[in-house]
Amino acid sequence: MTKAELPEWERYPNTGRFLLGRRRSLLSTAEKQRLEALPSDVRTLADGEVLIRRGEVLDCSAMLVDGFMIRTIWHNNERSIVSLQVPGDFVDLHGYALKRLDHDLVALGTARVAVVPHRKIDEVLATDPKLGRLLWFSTLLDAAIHREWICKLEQLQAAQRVAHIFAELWHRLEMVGLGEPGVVRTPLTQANLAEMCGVTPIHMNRSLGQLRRAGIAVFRRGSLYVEDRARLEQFGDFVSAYLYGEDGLGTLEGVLD
Amino acid sequence: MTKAELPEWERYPNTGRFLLGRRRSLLSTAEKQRLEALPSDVRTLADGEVLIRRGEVLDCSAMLVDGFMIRTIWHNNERSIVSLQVPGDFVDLHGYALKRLDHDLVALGTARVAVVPHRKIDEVLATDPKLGRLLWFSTLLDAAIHREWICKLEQLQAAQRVAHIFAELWHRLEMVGLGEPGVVRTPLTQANLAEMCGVTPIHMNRSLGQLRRAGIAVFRRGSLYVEDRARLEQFGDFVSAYLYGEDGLGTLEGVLD
DNA sequence: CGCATCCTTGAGGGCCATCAAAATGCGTGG
DNA sequence: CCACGCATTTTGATGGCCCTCAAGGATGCG
Repeated sequence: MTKAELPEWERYPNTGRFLLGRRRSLLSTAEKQRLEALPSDVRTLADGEVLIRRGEVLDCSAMLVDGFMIRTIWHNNERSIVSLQVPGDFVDLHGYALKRLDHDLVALGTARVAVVPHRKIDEVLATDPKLGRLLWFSTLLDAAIHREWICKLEQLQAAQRVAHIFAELWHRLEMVGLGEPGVVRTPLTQANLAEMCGVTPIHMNRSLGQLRRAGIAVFRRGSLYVEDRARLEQFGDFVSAYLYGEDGLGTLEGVLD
Repeated sequence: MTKAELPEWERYPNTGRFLLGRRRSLLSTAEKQRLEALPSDVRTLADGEVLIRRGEVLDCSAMLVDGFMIRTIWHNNERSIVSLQVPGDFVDLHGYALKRLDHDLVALGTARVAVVPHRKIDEVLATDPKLGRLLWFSTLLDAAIHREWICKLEQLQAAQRVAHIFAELWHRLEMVGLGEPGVVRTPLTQANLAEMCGVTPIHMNRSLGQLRRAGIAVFRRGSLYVEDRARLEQFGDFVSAYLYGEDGLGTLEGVLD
């Protein structure tokens, strides 16, 4: 196998999944190499380890290389999960422009992150506006996903909400080259799903039972099994356009320079 | 009154409220003048007029000068309001990096926007990284507000949700110099509030009645009257840090260059 | 003064929270 | 290999929040 045929994540071990399935194809080899050279360090996080705590002043950001992370917000001693991150996500690039985050960033299961000093991002912005704009783009993807979650929380009930989350997660994993047919493996617990859907773990359990009995999806110990994907997506009212994949709303033809 | 004492929105009629109460104080006079010169056009929108429709390819973005706008997402013929914008918000700057929006941008009441061609933003990024970073920052404010809404939708019930929205709106209007003591005037209807809180208009009506009977807030025909602001904020579990105001989480001391 | 929009109120039922308890699977140490 | 502790998952019963259907009242505009 020649080097040109290697998948991106083998050619670029730290950053190869960044924007994969979205606009990564717009990057030149030189730009990919430049990205790959940004991290000063790779860290391994244990399950539940907090990478960034709300309010901390930041001088670096981290790209998620392997595993999963969540963004959490605490209110009244109750934790909410407001976002789920997958490999290739520049998880706290928000912190570059914001300087402090309004939420915590927590590892879900073991995770590996590549740490990029903000100083190096300064250099990118000053010398390569196109790459800078793609970094900006990547943070706005999070915002788009947030908006979709708001819409789903406003419109759907628990079983549909979790179906939507399953469909989204599957789609995002596929985008970055981590999709398997019929199954999604995660470190998620039913309690985590409850925190994402804004219901109690007890009710999440019943909602998952409903999906199971309806033959839509089976979730067991972090693994999701789906026979009829279209049915899952229909039940969860999932339309992938908001993920700005190469196939959807954010098609590339003539849109970007 | 000398020119130096004029409020920002009189010195800079189009962009004077941009980042006001947040990081506007970091801008030099030259940079403010440069911002003020960006718009190529000012448009007036009628109530309900759609400025940007989901999926349209964009070559310009708009700053909200006067009035209110909402971001809406449609699913299954049902509309959700996922965001509320106030004067000074660069409402669809997201469209600069995303090229298309995943949602509609709609005027709530009569609104005025200043239209900025993306070509001019390109120039800013290429020549003034600091200003570029502040533009980036402003889009991430929206993401932070989205996250807070997600958390509130997950944790609170209707009366508290709407109290939170009232508290946030009041705080944001104050930041940009539009606060009045004890009252907030908007073109919002109870149906709009229902769309933001993910409940039916009927239940929103009852929730507002609950706030009224509890002496927390009176909402009548778009106007909000509050006697005890601390009580409103406590009831809605509102903590302003996520708005990155000069007083909160995003304090400026030594954080930015 | 008619009309459209917005607001208000009532009754019945479904989704989900809470309290309580038990079963299952997994890692650890005996 | 089994015993044990622990997190996770499962199940039942009761009550509250919110939806739906239905109807009526208020406000502002032409």
